[in-house]
Amino acid sequence: MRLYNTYTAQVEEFKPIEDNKVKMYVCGPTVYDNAHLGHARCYITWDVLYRYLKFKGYDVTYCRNVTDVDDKILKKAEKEGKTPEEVSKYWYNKFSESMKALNNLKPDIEPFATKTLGEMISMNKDLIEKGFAYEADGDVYFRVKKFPKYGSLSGQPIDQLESGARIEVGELKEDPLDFALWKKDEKFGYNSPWGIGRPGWHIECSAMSRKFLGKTIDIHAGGADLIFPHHENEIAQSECANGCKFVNYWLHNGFVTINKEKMSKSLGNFLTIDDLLKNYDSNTIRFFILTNHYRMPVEFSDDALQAAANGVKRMLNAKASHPDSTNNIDISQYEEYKQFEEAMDDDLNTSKALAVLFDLANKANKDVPYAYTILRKLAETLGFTFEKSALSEEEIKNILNNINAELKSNYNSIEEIIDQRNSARADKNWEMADQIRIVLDKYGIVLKDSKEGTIWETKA
RNA sequence: GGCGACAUGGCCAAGUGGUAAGGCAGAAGCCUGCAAAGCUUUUAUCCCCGGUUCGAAUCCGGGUGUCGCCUCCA
Repeated sequence: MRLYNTYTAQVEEFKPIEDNKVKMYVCGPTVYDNAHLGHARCYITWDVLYRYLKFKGYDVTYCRNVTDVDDKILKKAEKEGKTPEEVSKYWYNKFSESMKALNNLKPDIEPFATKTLGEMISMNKDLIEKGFAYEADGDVYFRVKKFPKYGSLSGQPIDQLESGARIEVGELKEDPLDFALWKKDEKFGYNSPWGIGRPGWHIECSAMSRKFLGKTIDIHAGGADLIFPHHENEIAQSECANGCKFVNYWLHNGFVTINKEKMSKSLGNFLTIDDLLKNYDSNTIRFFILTNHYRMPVEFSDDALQAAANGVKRMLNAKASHPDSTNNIDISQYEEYKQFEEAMDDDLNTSKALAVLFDLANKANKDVPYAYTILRKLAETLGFTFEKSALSEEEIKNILNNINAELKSNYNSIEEIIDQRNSARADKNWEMADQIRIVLDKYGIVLKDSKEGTIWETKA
């Protein structure tokens, strides 16, 4: 398969270090607030990569960190009169719920920064010993000028970076380009050879990646806004500390925009995943994300989400074939399966892959026997779920109460209503049959008549 | 100012040299008591200008427009 590598700025054939094994690291969230649609895009994108690599037969180790030591967390803790641990734990749980609701698989490893401090400290010590870093009054900084390749990932000439860099008040850098590996913090800090302090953000990922995946890994992914300075700094730290290549493939996803602007916390123009899930299901959000190539911007709008909802409905409504007829087929031999694989192998061309799924849905509806089996397998590879959330007894009871109130009736089940309506239809009492259907529809129950009988389903 | 991305039908979006996938929306037909779902049919010459080529949405040059990174950010 081929993937676009930000480092070389081209699409490359993917070859893992070890045959059949893939070590992938994704920069995870800083847990201090609700995740928004931008985060959803990022983690859905890499979830699809993870699923697809497994689909291809790779033994994948997927590591996604949790940044639980950060200024924003401390700020929030102080404001709310809580400990930083309480804040980060609360938001980590919220984040996990959102990921689950989006049907993202859990990474194999989810390390916490605060639980990996030892690795960070030892990495900083290495860097100081080798002359790539220096201590200054309880802070530790990285000497950017000692790493000639600095700027390679982002394609920035070093002199340009220099002109933009500046030293903040209270910082003791030798050079404006230098960045912090460790920051003195006597209030919330941890013990270290340099006194009480906190790790810099960049060293966290370098350390966690090394500890859990090794010095050189196959894939490192994240949002495109992390290219500079975060990933640039990670490369500098890791390669200087380890003396070897850090990452073979750098992958970055594009942003979600709203009114043509990047959706972000600082601009305040974001929609939280929680809020979105009130109106759209996870399949819809995933479809919306996957209709675009992962490196392109995606413009959010309710119209776009509604279109996605309609599209996904069509795909998942495909007529299921009789299981017996397809139990033992080798689906990988079918043309559509190969087309899907070809599309996904081409730098995750998900919109092309979706076109294959629509083709299969159409065939399934025309009773092509293998189509549904393949459709389902491939759609699930992209993380779509065919299981409809069944209504709880409580919900059905509520719906029945509403319907009975409106019809002045006394039905005990939806099936009973359908029977009643079908008797009316048999008597050609269309008025009554239609009234029942309209009232059911009003409370979210859609009826479908066919020669085989009448079935009901929920609207969403 | 530096670096980079994008510009395809009403909307979204594939396609990177050989006469434009797919989805949504719209229209017509079939099916249906009527619907819903489904099936069939149906709507483009690809921002502008110039060049290369037998041939370009696709390559090159020049415009115009939009966006991103260069500061925390998925």
